[in-house]
Amino acid sequence: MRKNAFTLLELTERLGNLIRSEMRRVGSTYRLHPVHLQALSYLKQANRYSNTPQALTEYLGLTKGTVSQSLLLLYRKGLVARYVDEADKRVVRLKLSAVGKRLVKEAQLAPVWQTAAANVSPARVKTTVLVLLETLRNLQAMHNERPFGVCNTCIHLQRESARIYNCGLTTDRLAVPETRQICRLHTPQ
Amino acid sequence: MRKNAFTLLELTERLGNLIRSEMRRVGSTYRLHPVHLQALSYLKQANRYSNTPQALTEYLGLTKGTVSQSLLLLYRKGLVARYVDEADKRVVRLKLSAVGKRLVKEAQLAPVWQTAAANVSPARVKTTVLVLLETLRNLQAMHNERPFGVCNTCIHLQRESARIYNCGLTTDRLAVPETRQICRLHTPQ
DNA sequence: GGTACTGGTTTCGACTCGATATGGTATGGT
DNA sequence: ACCATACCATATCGAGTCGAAACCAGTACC
Repeated sequence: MRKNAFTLLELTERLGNLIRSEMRRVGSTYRLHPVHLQALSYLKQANRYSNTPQALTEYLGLTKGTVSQSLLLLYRKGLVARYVDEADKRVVRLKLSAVGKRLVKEAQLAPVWQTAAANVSPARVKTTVLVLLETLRNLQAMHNERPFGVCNTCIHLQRESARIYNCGLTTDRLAVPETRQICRLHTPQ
Repeated sequence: MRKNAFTLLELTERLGNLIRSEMRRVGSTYRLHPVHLQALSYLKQANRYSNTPQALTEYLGLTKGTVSQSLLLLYRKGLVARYVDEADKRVVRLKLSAVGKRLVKEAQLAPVWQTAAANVSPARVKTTVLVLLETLRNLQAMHNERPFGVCNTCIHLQRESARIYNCGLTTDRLAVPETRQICRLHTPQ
């Protein structure tokens, strides 16, 4: 099935371009580029270990200099707040401002996709999700990249009690909402 | 299944970014950006109705000015040839040079994907391809974009005899290899 | 207390990208 | 034949991406 793997690549590339175009269209309203929307959307989901320029850089697959530039722009537009970490004064913590949060909500592409995939059976969508996920994980592993998943599906998450979770890696206590956020230390089960 | 449609979007976006990073990496050897590689790869597959700046513009979802710039760069690097159409002197025909063809072959990402998707069963890959294709077609239809498929799967293709095909839209005769190329006039069956 | 390391920023040059303007080239109507 | 209109492509401009490399804190190790 060499052929189909190739088709898969082409399709994903094509869909990726389409998403990009769409982002460009949506973002132009706010004078933002695709990468800015992606950064905002990431920051909305990032947990406390992952809300730094460094993590964002890894997530986007760009260089830190580039990301620093984009963050500066977002900061100047008042979409993100930045403050230095108390424990380690080298690291910068990023946080969406109220305006930033609102923008992320407004600029969502999801609705378009829902109608586009509306006529596909749930089972087939699920298969697709699983196949893409596996491919993604393999590709990331091949490049020594971090998987960037939610704590929910992480090997390090330990359930203390009904509403209390621990991260086995950092030994920090996690609140329930935090277990649904994206972590750069994520290790799939 | 609202949730899964959203996951599908996220995954595709993520894979798209990865492809982009990979293209950037591969392209940096030749001092080319992702968009250049995409243009070259498109031109390699484009049929006689689709080898123009206009068609490439639609394919990439950018503006004609932008594409004109990129084409200029590719021309200066000797990767594509350009000549005015005889019939309509407004249109420019594009063609990969020998160097361009070689570069496209060298700069392929396909091998990486084949290994990444190697452990997925063919049936599941096929389902994935079909689901993504349907989603892509829907999205394109929603934006009034052209589907850009190969003649093989086009409603206008007519089989004259064993080795002779016709395009019902342009009434041109098509050679067999041409029926495997990408056409901007493509209409899915 | 030096030395290596690390997270971020700055600077530079090449390039993307959209917006706008411009110049040829068809086409359709009168 | 002529003109208006539409169309294909290019040129120019400004904001911004992007990687590379230099740079600057703060931290860690010995």
